[in-house]
Amino acid sequence: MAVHGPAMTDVARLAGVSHQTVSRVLNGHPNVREQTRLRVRAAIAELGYRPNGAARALVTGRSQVIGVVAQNTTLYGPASLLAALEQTAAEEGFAVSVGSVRDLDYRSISAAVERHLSHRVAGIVVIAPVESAGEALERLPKDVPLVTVDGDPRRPVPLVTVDQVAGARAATEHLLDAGHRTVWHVSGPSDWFDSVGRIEGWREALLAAGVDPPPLMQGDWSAASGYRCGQLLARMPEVTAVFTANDHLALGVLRALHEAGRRVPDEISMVGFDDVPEAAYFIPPLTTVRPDFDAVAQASIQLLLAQVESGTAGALRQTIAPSLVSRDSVAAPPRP
Amino acid sequence: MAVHGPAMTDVARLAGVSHQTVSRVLNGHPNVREQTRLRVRAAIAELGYRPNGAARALVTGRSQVIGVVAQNTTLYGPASLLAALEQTAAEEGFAVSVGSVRDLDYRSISAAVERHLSHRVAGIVVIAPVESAGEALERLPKDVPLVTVDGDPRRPVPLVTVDQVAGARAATEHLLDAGHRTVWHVSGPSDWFDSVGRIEGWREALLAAGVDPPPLMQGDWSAASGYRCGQLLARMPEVTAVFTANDHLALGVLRALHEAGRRVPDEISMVGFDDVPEAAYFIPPLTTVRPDFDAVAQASIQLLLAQVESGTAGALRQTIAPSLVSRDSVAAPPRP
DNA sequence: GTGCTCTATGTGAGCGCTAACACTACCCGG
DNA sequence: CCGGGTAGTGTTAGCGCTCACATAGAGCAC
Repeated sequence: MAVHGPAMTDVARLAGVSHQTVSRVLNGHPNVREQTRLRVRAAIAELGYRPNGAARALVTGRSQVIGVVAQNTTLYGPASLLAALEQTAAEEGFAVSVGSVRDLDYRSISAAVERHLSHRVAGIVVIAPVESAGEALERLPKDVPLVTVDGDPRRPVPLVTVDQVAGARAATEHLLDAGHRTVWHVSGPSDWFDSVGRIEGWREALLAAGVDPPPLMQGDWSAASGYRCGQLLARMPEVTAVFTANDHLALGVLRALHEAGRRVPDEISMVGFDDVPEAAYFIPPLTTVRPDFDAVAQASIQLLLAQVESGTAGALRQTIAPSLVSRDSVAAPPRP
Repeated sequence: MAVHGPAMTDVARLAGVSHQTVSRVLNGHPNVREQTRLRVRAAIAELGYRPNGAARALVTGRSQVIGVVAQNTTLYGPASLLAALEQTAAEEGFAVSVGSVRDLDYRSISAAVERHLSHRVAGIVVIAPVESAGEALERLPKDVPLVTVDGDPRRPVPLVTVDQVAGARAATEHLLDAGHRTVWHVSGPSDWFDSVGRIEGWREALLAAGVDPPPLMQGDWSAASGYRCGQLLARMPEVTAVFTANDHLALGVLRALHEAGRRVPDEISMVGFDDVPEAAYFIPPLTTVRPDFDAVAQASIQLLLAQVESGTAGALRQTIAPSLVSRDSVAAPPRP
């Protein structure tokens, strides 16, 4: 066990060349004769040689690994994003090391970043959806390529985000277009940028339509909190349209409305956000806003690798537009 | 950018000792004078020194990283497991590198394992819930600590699994205990061990109660497939109890029954599997079986580290019992 | 044939660390 | 007062690789 495999010199010996030539073949350098290249490849295959990433990382100062710092990777959004990041990174030849973290405060983020740095990762992606994370990021070492996802739009850090405002605006407009006088909103926690953006988009759409936004109902992303808000909404006969900040909130609201005997979409229309795979099988199937996690991941990795290669800490940002997925939870409001 | 931080010799110089003494302090060796230890720690703090994991990995032959190979990390089960693994590994001072993989065939798994090995991970956890993965695992290099999760119970590889059979048996018995004559089952894909185990537990419970199992309905974990099965079930008046292989299947069945006007639990009782966070907010709240992902993760890491330390490839296995979470989707069958 | 460029390959150093061993005090028993 | 432990520390080698440079040979112009 743990028998060390062959090293570059073993390959070199077998191929009858120097270790440097093997290195050149491995790294795709030019100026290696085709015949030599083939001999080296054959030797590599014969010995089952595997380059030692640690040695390479030691001498180059960085490994082919991207560190990701994330909080709650069990939630649908973060989990999808993480998977997409991993996929994209793999396509670029990078592995992904996850450092999940209980809280997104300075200490936790900093510790996770430290762990990544001590492994000499090539760059770090921080999924930083809350206020406290933003502060933490400004105090981090500046000398490492870093990209934030879903972070604070106001901070001068390379950032990739879903356009929450546009998504929420689309959702709200969709409900207004169906004929509703106004749209209620069940939001996520107020320290999440996602929440803030979705609230903003909802408000904007209402104001643009000349409607005064009704009071905000705040949840915490969970179906449980959606249920509690839903119980309140069910008691208010004037409510005919609800936009929830995610699909799980919608599920909770849906159940509360169901229990109260208020039918969706006949009496109340609903739109969610996230397009979780089950949303099409809610009762009724939920109209929702779908963020493109693959696009987010691709933009993030691209921004990160640009920094790695250029050696400059750019402060670019990129915004990914979400799309509305129309199902059966929206209808015209009932006649009074 | 990428300015190399201080190295061990810098710390040594500042503390007025040799680099080796610094190494000893870092690795908690005995035989370092308390006063020296403090001087070294002070120097480390002053310089902001961070040990270089790559250099350590190079000389020791392994890094403080655990590789995880997984397929569909967007599904609730795998995502939870991954998060739990990461958490547990972090507590033991290990980082987790994810290598997700499109298919669980030999080529894909082998490639992911290779990638991990070239980074000299300390060990590998493979989440291998399907048949094809099992075959792949037997052809892998034997000289690296490896643990499978949710893998093939018949293969001689260290394995940690949720006790699918017991969980399914509990679910089925719960329905029988409520007075149902028989229990129908909507399963997952037949090449998943999870599915197979859940089918087996369901069958066992029925046979033990002297009931002939009704025909199996096979889904693919998705709410969509649950919906299709649900439409069939709704048309059969003799169906009064359904056990689905996961909660999302249950969601689909629930909607099909709802559309057909068959009430749950009044006419039909249901039990799911997984206890996704939203299950409590289905209509009605779903009784389900909860696997303990934390326990699985802990057992896996423990088994893995035992191999790392002992240097032997043990073939232990560990089974984690799930628990039934009772909600409102089960009732006595209707009087005929 | 001399001097040049260009390609293909080899040589040596060193990345930052740990392991093995060497060394220096100092204490102890006889 | 000397042999022999035992704490505390230093010295050296080398893990497997890449980088910078050295070298060798081929091709070509004059």
